Amino acid sequence: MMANRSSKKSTTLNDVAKTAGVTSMTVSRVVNQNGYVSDETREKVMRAVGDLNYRPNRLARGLKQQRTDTIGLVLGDIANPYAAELARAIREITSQRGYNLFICISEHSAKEDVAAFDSLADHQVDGIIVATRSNKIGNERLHEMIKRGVSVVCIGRDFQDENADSVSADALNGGFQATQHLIDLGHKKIAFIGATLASGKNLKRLQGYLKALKDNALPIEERFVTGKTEDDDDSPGYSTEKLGYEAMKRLLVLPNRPTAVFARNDFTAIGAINAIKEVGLSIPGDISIVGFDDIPTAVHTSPALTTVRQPTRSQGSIAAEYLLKRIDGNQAMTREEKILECELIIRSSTTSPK
Amino acid sequence: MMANRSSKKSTTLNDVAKTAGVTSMTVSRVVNQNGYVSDETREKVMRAVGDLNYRPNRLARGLKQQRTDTIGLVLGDIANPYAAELARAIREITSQRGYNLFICISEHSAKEDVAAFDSLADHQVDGIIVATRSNKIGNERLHEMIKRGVSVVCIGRDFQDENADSVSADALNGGFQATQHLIDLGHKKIAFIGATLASGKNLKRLQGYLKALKDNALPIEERFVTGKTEDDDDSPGYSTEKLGYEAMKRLLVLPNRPTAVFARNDFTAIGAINAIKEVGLSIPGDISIVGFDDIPTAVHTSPALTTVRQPTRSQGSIAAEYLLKRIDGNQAMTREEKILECELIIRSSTTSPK
DNA sequence: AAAATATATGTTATCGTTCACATCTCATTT
DNA sequence: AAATGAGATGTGAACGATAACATATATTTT
Repeated sequence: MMANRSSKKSTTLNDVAKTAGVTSMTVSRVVNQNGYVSDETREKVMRAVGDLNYRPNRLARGLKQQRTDTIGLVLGDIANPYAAELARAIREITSQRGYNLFICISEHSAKEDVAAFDSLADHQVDGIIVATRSNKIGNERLHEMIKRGVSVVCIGRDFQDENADSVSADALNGGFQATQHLIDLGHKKIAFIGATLASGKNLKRLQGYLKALKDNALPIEERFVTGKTEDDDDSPGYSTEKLGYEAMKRLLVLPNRPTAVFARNDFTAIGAINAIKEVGLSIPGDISIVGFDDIPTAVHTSPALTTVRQPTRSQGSIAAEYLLKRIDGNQAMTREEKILECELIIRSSTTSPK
Repeated sequence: MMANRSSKKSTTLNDVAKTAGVTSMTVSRVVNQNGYVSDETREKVMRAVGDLNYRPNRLARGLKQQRTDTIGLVLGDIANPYAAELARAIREITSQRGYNLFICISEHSAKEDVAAFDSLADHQVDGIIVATRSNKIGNERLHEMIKRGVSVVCIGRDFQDENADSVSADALNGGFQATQHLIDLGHKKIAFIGATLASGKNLKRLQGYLKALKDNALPIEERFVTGKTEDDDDSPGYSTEKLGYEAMKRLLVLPNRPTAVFARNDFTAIGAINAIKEVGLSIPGDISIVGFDDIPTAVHTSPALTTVRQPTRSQGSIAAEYLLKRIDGNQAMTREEKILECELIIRSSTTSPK
């Protein structure tokens, strides 16, 4: 009977060595281009490598060398253009430096977050970049892994560890700017969509919103802060549009309803826009809307969405640089923490209240 | 001096064994839950595992077992919602069956395609799902890998191998439907954006367009088929919007210009829309537009985009099923080839010509 | 010409696990 | 009571590659 999995076992260094009439060590030298090998032998070996179609087994190499030249990236929602841009920026740097990049997705559930970490760490990646939202068990596992010696850099994640770097956008200030913009336009009744006062303790965007209200001596009304309760089981990407839609519906029936809305992200904002249009109100005439992220769609909504842009590309490349430095570093490193500024992009979804 | 890479070496089976006062083999039995172990010993071992924070090294395990319970996914442009949806569908199935999913990105360049294949194969993944556009050297490498025993399934890629399965959407018919729709509306001068007659030999969407013209006895005008020449170095995602914009600009200055346009994908279509609006023409009044893919943004363009939807989710899950069957299969398999139907989504960007 | 060095290759042990096999104990069968 | 076999653990080799060391020849230095 045949073997079940892969019928042909792959050719090994030894197979090549035998065909070339040398030792596996010599073949290894040829393949890795280090150590002394005579031109004649090299050629023989190369020919054998070609004939047998040899490819080195990275598991074996990794096991022996205690490094895999591979780094892992944990993304939440891959459908989010922000995540895509991040991945692209990171990959540019890592691949240029000879590292493979493996991406794991955890659709914003804490359990999958941990699963992704474990999967990557167990595969002995040289380092991990984490770009998922913070959660308790995930953070615990990260601390553990770091203690075991795994290099970790976080992007936009609320996570503190002496031995891990962090890169993020100043979402607090971003949220502040968005809200301040609405206040400057003359709005006094400004709602927040995407979290509740209780659930949003760690949501910087919400905190920025609250700070702006406070700084301008506007009252914080609990009924104006709406969204789902559970932070951990955030639904991914385009489905948050539904969330925004539903939240807006709730706001619309409120007595003395808000004249402006700041949504935690553009998907949510788009959902809100749809809800507003559905009841026949106009944007920004009746209600102004600000989003967050500046996804590509934001230009194409009608009206075009005023939103907050975070420097995605830089976050990715800086995180990658930090990680590589950490991996190559031969002395103890101190925690790096970089916070990048957000930028308010004013389009057509905001104006002064009537 | 300290070691450079990771200072602390991870705890191994042997470390655990020593602490628990047993052999590594016994620990292995406990960890993998197979073979006989007394309750007493199991508990001792478990405690040691917990105390030492032991995690199995998958490199070593993979090396010994000749399988890694990991499958690889090669994606072109990750920023494309289609790719994201595909990844999600695949992951759902693979993770549920106990496989890790590692994603590699190759931004549609043939060289990176090969690099991704190699990277995954060298890491001894149990199988690979390829969802990048077809290209010569990539296909050659795939054939090689399959010969070496790697399980491969392709999605929407023009690739023939007796020992690899294939899943795709019927883009030919999709392109046909899109064009037929325009013809049914009464259009006679219909352009195609996204490829040239010369470069699009393998582009099914274009072929469907041509077929529709032919079937309806409409002339094929070379000047109406425009796009970039080189297929291999396709620019990723949102930047194809620029391509659509530029192509449309070219079409607009043509004498006796087209009254309708079929764009190879929605990004291209959006670019075209912008170009048309810019010169003050109206859609669909002056020019009708059909896209392809039905990305989420398609609902939010103004006017909402008529487009062709491909069954992304099914493609992903079917591909995953095929691959797992291939991996687990213990006899020779015959090539599976599934072609799924596309669906025309009629929105507001198409109407009869004036 | 002897010593030192560079070049070219081979040998052995090891990375962390697990497979195949060997042992040993103790309860059950006949 | 001897034979049988399930339960519990250990031993040694192997997966494929490479680091460290050893050996051997060729070339240069003094």
